[in-house]
Amino acid sequence: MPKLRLYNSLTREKEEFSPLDPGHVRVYACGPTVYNYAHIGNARMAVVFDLLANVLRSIYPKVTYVSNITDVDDKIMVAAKESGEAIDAITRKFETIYNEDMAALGVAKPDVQPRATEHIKEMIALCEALIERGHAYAAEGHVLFNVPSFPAYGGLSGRSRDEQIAGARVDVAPYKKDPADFVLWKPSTPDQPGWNSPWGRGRPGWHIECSAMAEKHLGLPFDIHGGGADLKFPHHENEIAQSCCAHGNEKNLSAFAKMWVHNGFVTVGGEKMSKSLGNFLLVHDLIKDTEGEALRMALMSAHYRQPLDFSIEKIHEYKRVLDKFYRILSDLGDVPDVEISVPNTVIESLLDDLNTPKAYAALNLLAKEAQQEKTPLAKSKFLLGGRVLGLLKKNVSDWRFGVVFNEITHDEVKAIDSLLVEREAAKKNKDFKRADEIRDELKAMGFAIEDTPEGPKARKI
RNA sequence: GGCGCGGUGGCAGAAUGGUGAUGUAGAGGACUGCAAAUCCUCGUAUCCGGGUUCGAUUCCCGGCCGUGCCUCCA
Repeated sequence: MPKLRLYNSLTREKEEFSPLDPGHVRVYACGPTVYNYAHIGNARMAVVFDLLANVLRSIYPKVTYVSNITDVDDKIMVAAKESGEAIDAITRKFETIYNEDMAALGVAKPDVQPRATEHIKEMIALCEALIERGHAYAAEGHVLFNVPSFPAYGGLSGRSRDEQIAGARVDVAPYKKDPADFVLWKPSTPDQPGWNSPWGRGRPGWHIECSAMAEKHLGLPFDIHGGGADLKFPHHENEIAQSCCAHGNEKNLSAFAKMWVHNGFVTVGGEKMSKSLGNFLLVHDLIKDTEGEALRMALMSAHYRQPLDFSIEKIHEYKRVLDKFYRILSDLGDVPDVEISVPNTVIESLLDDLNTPKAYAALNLLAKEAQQEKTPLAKSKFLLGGRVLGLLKKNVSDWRFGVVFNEITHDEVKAIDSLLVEREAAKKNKDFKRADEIRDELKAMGFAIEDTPEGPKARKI
């Protein structure tokens, strides 16, 4: 049985993954807050954990992958106020768009995609358990986690409580017993979304939702918890504090999740994407102009823990690669598939801490073999190697070749068609001068002609 | 200031204590009326200085540079 090796943020080491229950691997990854379109940083997280789930499924009989939707959050309230839309209209809308956009990237929907608002009861129960055990207290309608009650706090991010306080740049609320204490539950004004609780009408703090949803859908402890690197502190640190302390596991940070996996950031021009820099790129926009698979391939082109510097050119580069791959598959249209498992060179690369660049190298070799050998085995190895990466999932006939393909107007299609017909006639009469003129004319219009076995084709350049 | 990550060919990006993948871009050639695609060939790539070693891009120490977290954030 092949083994997966994964870098565990909690131990800061690459470890051999061994499931708590080999018959059922359980994974949780923090999903998006749905108040806007997903940017490519959100997409990187979704792609990385989709890939992890794929890899786990290729070696274990059952995998449950849970990734939540955060549909209660102050940012959503702000968005609702600005747009005048109802909160649940916004969250449902962007949840749907998120799932559509991720589907375009070949991301399968998680096995469970719980909504925070549907787990309020569980969150309240967690708060009560924490209060009972002396790890939390109620104050002025809030429930706060008392950080000094948990000496192991900070083990994930490698940050002592003192360091955290020293670096704090926010004013400490007067009702906090300790400056490091964080909110589990907070009161809502009548115009804010809220639920009845033992502490009055209120809403959850950010961190408690993932503790509640992970526990409910996976049970504790579970195998792998993941998310973006920026969630390590405070979000994941606080999840650990809540979930360990609620069940009397104050000494064992692994009592919540055994392994922690964090993906690196997407940068643009070498800097982290941020709204203030205006360098946010939305998946929704990018997939208008290219195949989502090209974006997926670009997002996997660096190791998941490294920063990924993104650019439009990078999408184009991987679009060209995928064009080549699909062209090979097109040439092998008549070659039947055979039933095999994922080729070793690819899966072994992925089992080594999801080394996607290494897997790409392996896939390129398989592509070359498929192209040259044209055998069912070579074709299937290539195809399956791509599939485990979430690539080569489309029918060749549906693949849109070319780097950019904005919508072409009806008039353009007619003009191009007549020029192509004229050029075919000119070629037949050996009037290559006229044929070349037509090539230049189309080039001036922004199209390149490719003569293929099926006849000439125009491609937007 | 505290903690962390990284610096490999034009670009992207693996790996490794001893021939430095792969992709993309570029150059030359084959093929094609021309293109495209495909095939062949090519490129003085491991930030700097010390140390350990028979041997360091890899391990250690010190620099320099870049970047991230410490506040909402994938």
